[in-house]
Amino acid sequence: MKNFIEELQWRGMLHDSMPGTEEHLLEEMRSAYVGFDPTADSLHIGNLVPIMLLAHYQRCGHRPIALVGGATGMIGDPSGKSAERNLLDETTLRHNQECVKAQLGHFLDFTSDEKSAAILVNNYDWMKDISFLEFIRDIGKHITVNYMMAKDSVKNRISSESKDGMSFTEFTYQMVQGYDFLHLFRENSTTIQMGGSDQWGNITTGTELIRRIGNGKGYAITCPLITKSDGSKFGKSEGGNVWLDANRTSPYKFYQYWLNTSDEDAEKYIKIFTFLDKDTIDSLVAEHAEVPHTRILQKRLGEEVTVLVHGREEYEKAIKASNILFGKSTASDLKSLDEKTLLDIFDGVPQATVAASLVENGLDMIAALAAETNFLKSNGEARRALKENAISINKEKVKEDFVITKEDLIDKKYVLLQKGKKNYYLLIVA
RNA sequence: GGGGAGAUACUCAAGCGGCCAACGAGGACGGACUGUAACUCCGUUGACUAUGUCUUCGCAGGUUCGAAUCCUGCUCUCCCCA
Repeated sequence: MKNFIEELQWRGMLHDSMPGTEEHLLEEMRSAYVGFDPTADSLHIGNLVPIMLLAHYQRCGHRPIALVGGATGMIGDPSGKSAERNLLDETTLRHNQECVKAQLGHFLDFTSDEKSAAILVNNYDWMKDISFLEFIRDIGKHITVNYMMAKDSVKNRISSESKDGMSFTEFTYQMVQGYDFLHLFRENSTTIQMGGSDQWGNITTGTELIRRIGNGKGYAITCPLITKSDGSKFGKSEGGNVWLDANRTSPYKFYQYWLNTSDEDAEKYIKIFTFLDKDTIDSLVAEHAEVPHTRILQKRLGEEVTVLVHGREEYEKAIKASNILFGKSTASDLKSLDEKTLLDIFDGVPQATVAASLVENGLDMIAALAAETNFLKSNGEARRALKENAISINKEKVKEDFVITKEDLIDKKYVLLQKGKKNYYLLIVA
C-alpha cells in the first residue's frame, strides 16, 4: 500500500488533513469519496483537481468513490459564493449526472475486479426518500445551530457586507452533505472525505455526525485551491470554462490551454494533473530549466492531460492542428490535408459559406472578409486590416488587391483566412 | 422640499462657437521582436459607394452662415442643506 498522504505532499496537493489520517490509510484499504456538483452536463478542468485526488488515491491501492451530488446540487453549496444559487430541476440533474459519470470513467477504474474498483454513487438516491421530519429528528438533533453558524461559509454570508442574506435551504447544505458522509460511512465503510480546502467546513460537519451518530471516526483530506501565477482564474480562457467534453472545448483548444501555461504554473500543474512519478518530473523540470524556450514541461503536461481526457488519437490531432496553426506550415501543407482532418483542425473557428459563382468570378478581399462573411465588422475594418498587413489567405500574406479564385481552394471548397496570428476564419464555397 | 455639480466613443477623461470623427490614458486589435510567452518599440481603434460623404458628444427642441461647445424643456447620476 503506497503512502497516499506522502504522495499528495510532494505533488503539492495536500492542504490539510485530520490527525491520524496517514496512519489510518496505511493500515488497510480504505474508501474515500469526493463530491461533484452536477451543475452542467460536463465537468471542466476546475474539477480536475478532485478527480486527480481520487485517481491518485486509487493508484495507491485504495477505493475511490465519486459522489454525484444530485441532492446537494438541488440546494447549492454556499461555500465561496456570495449570492443565492439557482436551483436545478431533477430532469436536468439526472442528465448531467449521466454525463459526469461517463467522464469520470477516463480517470478512474470502475470495472476492475480488485476491491479497489471505483464506485459511483448519487446522494439523490438516499436523500429523496428521507422525510423532512425524519431528517430533523434523526440528524438535526445532533448538530447545534451554534456549530453550524461557526462555519466560514455561513459566517461570511450572514455577518459581512453581503446584503443578500442566506436562505434556510443553503444554510442546511452542510447538514445534507454531512449526512452523505454518514450514509457512506454506514453503507460502504467510507471513512474519508476529500475535497478542496473550501470544503473543510462541510467535511467536518460530516465527521461530526459520524462521531455522534455513527459511533465511528471519519477523516478529512483537503487539497489547495488551484491558482495561476498571474492571478487570473484557473480553468478559464477567453471563451469561458475549459471543459472536459470535446463538444464544448475541442481537444485542440484543450491542449492549447495547457501548452500556454507559464513556466511556474507548468511545474506545479505537472505534479497535480499527471501520474508521472517524482523522478520523471524532477528530470523534466531540470531539462526545462536548461532550455526554457523549448517548453518541455508545457508540452509534456499538455500531452499527458490531453491523452488522459481525450485519448491518444485526439492528442495527435491536436498536435497536428497546432503545427499547422502555429508552425511554419505553408499553403501546400494545407492543401495536403484531407477534408476530415481540415475540418477537425478548424473545428470551432468562425465559418461562413459563399456561393461558388462568387469565387468563379474572383472574390475580392473586402468581400471575403466583411461584406459576404461578416468575419470582420465592417468593410472599413477589413481595409484597415489589409493595410496593416494582417491578413493571410491559406497561410500567405495578401494585400488589398488580392482576389480569391479557384486556384486558392483547398479540397475544392475551403479557403483559410487569417487575421494576425491567432484569428482564423474558414470560408466554405458551396 | 431647497441649493450645487455633472452626463463626451469599450472604460477613464480632455474639449466650452468654426482648424472636431473629437487631445490624452487604459483596454482591444495588428506589425516587429519572442518560446504560440513576458517585456519593449511601432501602427490602428464611428460608418460608407473613401483625398470625399454621412451619422455621432444623455433626450427633444431652439439661436446661428456654422454647435460637443450658447439658450429652453425633459430624463438620469452625484454632492450639500432640510
